Amino acid sequence: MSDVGETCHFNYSINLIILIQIRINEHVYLKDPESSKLGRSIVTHSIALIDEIGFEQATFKKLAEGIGSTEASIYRYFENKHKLLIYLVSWYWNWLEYQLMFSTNNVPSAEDRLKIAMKVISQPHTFQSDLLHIDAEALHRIVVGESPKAYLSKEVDGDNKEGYFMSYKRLCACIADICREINPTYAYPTALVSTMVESAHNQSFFAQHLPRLTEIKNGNENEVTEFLTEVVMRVLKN
Amino acid sequence: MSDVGETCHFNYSINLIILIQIRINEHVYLKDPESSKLGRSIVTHSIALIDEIGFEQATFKKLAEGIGSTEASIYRYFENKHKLLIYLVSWYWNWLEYQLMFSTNNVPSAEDRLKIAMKVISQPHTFQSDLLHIDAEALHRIVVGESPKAYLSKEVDGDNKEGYFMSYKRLCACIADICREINPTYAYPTALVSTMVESAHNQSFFAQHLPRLTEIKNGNENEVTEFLTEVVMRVLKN
DNA sequence: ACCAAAATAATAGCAATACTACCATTTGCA
DNA sequence: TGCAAATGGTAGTATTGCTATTATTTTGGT
Repeated sequence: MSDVGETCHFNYSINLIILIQIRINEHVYLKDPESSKLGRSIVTHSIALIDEIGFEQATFKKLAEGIGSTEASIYRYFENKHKLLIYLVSWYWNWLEYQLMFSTNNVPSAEDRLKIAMKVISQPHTFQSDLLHIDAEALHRIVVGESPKAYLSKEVDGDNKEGYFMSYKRLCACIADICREINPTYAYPTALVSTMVESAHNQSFFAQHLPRLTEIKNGNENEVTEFLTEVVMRVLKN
Repeated sequence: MSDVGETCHFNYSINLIILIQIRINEHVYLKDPESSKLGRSIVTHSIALIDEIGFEQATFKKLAEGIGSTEASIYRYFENKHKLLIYLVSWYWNWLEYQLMFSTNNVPSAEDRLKIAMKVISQPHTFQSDLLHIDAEALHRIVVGESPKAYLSKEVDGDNKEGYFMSYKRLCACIADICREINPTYAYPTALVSTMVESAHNQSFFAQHLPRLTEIKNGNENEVTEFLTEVVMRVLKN
């Protein structure tokens, strides 16, 4: 099998392969992990490792052992663990943005598009997601449990200047635009969307670990979607 | 000045001192920090330290240096840094609950009480807050920037079994009760409240560090309150 | 005021983490 | 074939997170 380089694959039952580039801000990595086998292996295995033992417990040493490589080699791709997390989370946001574009395409009603958006942010894996070397469900779990750590740090302003949170901002901006279509007079569309995106993760996490903080039942992601959709619709309705 | 022991003080202009106990689940600490001078010093200085350099950069060693004590002494009060964070955050939730009780007392309208609750969660320092050794504003900043780290860990289930998140749950339950009074048929009052509480922090953080994720302007906490109040009212209105 | 018990300080040490540096080997490709 | 880039292997350092031991101070009770 040849090396396809900087690509991600979506397979369809018909004989067609669509190649999608999921581009990450190049300052996040020292060397593009999509450009080599080791790089892709780092991404694949880091998702499995963080999903399994959590971000704080994960180290480049353990990751290197899992891959059969060395700490020093991983440091050639990512400056540190924090940058790796930012990379993974950015990848996730870009993937969601693609899913949103794809699944709202040719949907004329803004309300319908907003409903799709709420589903995309709360249960992305129900859309197409059989990617080559990225375990999308594990990545989703990581985002639910670890993504706030990407921006909740003292380096947030520097990281932001480097553009590390562009992917997140773009996704929120897309959905906020739909909100504006529905109600152009509402004053806080972006705040509403970022609240909904964070809530999608929180509610899913609470349902699993702190069930007294939500009525939503563990694993019932339809309920999360329903909750978010209802909130956003009521807020935007006049 | 005599040692007042396990107490917190609210001072009023009239000649009256009200003593309030802010009780934290006793498993969070090894030895009650309110029971000694050193303990209180640990709490006071840890708030200043975390506020200044952030939770990840803070260490017991740096804290000990700041106090003029030693790592080993701090370890007699808190098993580790994570437990200290849980202690501080729990203290904050208890304090908010007290503020909520106090400021909604004798307010007959549930809508009015909910509005007060939204203000309490988004700008707690506008209520009385001149405490003895706790810098409430710094603690609020810590909660905004670090509190999700208290539960976003692999130990969350164990910590929850120990009851470390009771304070948070109690506060949310109180506010959810007000929501049920306003609209007894709404299916997700607790989910709505936990979403609002987290959003209060997120929107404040975004306004300061990632302004493209919100319309709210940095420092304008009235806007956060307004945003939350509007959301919660529209969601609960029939 | 004095003694015993408790609390704290001082020091040391250890294993793990988060890197960095250096050099040897392999691989890709011109 | 040969050169450069990528990777592997090894080592080493500073810091972190924590424990243990002992010395000193503080305290509360008689």
